[in-house]
Amino acid sequence: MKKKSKVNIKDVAARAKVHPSSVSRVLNPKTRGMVSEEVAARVMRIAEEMGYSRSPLASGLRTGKSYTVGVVVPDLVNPLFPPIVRGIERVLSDHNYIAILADSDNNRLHEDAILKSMKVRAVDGLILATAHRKDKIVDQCIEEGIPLVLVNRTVDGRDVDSVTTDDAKGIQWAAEHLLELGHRNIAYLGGPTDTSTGNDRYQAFLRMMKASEIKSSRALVHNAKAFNEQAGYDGMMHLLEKGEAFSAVVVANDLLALGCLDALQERGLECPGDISITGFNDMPFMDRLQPALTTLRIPHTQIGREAARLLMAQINEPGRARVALKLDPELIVRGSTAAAGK
Amino acid sequence: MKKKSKVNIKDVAARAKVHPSSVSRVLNPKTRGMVSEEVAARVMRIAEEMGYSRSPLASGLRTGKSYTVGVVVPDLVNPLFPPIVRGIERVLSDHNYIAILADSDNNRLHEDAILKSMKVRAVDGLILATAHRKDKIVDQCIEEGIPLVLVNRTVDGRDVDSVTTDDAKGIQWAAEHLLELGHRNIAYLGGPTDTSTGNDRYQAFLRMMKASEIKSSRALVHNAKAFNEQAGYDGMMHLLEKGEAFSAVVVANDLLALGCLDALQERGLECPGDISITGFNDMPFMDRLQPALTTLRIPHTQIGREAARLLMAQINEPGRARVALKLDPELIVRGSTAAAGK
DNA sequence: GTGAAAGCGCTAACAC
DNA sequence: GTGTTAGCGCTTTCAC
Repeated sequence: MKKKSKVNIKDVAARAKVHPSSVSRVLNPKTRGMVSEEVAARVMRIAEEMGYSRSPLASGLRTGKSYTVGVVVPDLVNPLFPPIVRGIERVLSDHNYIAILADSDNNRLHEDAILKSMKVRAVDGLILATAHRKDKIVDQCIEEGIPLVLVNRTVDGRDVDSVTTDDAKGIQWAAEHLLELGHRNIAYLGGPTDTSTGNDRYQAFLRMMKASEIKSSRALVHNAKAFNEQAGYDGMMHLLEKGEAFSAVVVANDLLALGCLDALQERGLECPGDISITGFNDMPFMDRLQPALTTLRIPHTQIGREAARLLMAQINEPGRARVALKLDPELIVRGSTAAAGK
Repeated sequence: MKKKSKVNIKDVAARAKVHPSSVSRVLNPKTRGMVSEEVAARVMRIAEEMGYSRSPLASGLRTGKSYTVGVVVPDLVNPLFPPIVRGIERVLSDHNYIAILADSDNNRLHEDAILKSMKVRAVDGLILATAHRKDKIVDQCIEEGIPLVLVNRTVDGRDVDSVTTDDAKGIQWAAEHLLELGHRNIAYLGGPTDTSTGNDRYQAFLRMMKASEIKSSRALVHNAKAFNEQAGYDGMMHLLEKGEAFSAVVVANDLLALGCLDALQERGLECPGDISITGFNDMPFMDRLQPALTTLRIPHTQIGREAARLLMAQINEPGRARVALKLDPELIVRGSTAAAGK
């Protein structure tokens, strides 16, 4: 127990026989140039020797920065988010930033409270995975000039950094895969259209209906109220009750797809024998289902990494233009899709 | 855009016509008694009206507290941890604390770096899910007096707060379940014994071998090198190669169990027809496998909540005795276990 | 019970 | 290029 982290900038200054402000200048890359090479070298060596490390609290209080980034996810238990968070965290730690994590539980009130708490703690930026297409929280951050990056979902018509999967491509590839297997009567089960993921996937499917040989009618296009298993079950039941024949369903999310499988089983229908199903996300263990799920793998970790990079860039280059990054998913073909039977 | 969070303690003091220090006293529950009721009421009202909220950075700089807790997990992508983190986060936010999350990627070097970063940021306490039975990081925290709570795993012979599953009970219940199904030749596939989870489950199985009608030999007890699918596959192959007959395996972890299932399939053995399998953790979708996995459900969220509560208690009541909380798992019987056949 | 003054550790504006 | 000075927002002695 020799060197408690008690050593501060004054101690270093005293040992190096310079003023604390010189130490400060040396230790900040942006001001190091103001100081003679000789002093810089000495101070760095001594700081190292003494095991000095700057107090982010104190420096933050002075500069208004906290070297802290808020990360808000709607539901950490959804396997979609942990790898994203992990990617974010990796890149942040490379920049000596840390992530404050909050889970909004898909609840706007929680989101408000979280945002307040983040602001009070002077986070230097925010990464939100909770955005809706119209989103007050996002608007508020933009107005107040808080650096912001959206992940997974984005908002409508706002100039904001975002990193998402190319949802349209994903849906297109799923539909094309089914077409290649000979399916023509293809239904669509989507998610909430107040999220960009729900809406973009929905619009993509509608475009496919116009542009391809898909024969099914709008009656077989249905958007569920949530991205979960219950909504998937309900949605599939809804489609089955239309009475219009279909041999495949493009489903906008794996959890929805799981619900679909439950519904099929309950109705005594086989997948893929009677109906082929595609999902979206490639959650863990989807390869171990019976049948294994054909789905779109999204580059979770990369989404997180890119988001953190964009945020760092935004913080360090104030005038920087916003970018909406769309990363390609990958179609993973498994047992839940098969050639159109009859 | 009227009230940016710019309003500080001075502003409130001015409007309330008192000195900033009085405002400080009012706003801190522990010093509120020093102030007249009248002033207290007025200050609180005005602070509320002005939308004042204390800057944790500034107050932290003064008091040495940061209202921040570090949470370190070995792998956020392992479905075990997100619900724990979520439980932690919930309770912390009730106490106006926030969680700084870090993922050590099962890597000691990362852990060191993370610990350093946490200390520099003056976290008021740490919740670690990464502990090994002998753990330098844990020792270090204890020596330096950093409030600490271990989750999921604990350490050997140190007086430290911890919240774990009652691993021994879990293994006992799994074994008893198999015994009731008529199995007598029961193998055990465990995990790394340098973790308390690996060791406690292993010891529990050894006790069961002595105390029950289990007939198999020590040759059928094997500990894998890691808690993952590959290790499970290797471990099962190892057991099968012993040449000693068994009709069931108690497996110490779901991921290991998945690997076991792969090995069985490769060898043309059926589960549960030829060999019954039990897991541990009840990860998401384990009910959807073929066969669905009989396993022990862990009270993840509760583990997280209790850990956060213990940490808050430790921070607020310095002399408090340490407690090692063990929560019961729940045996979930599914298709991977069946009556002993032959 | 309340105000005054000092200072947590650091940085930025200003001198020299 | 370096030292001086002031102060970020808050809490905590210490007076009165």
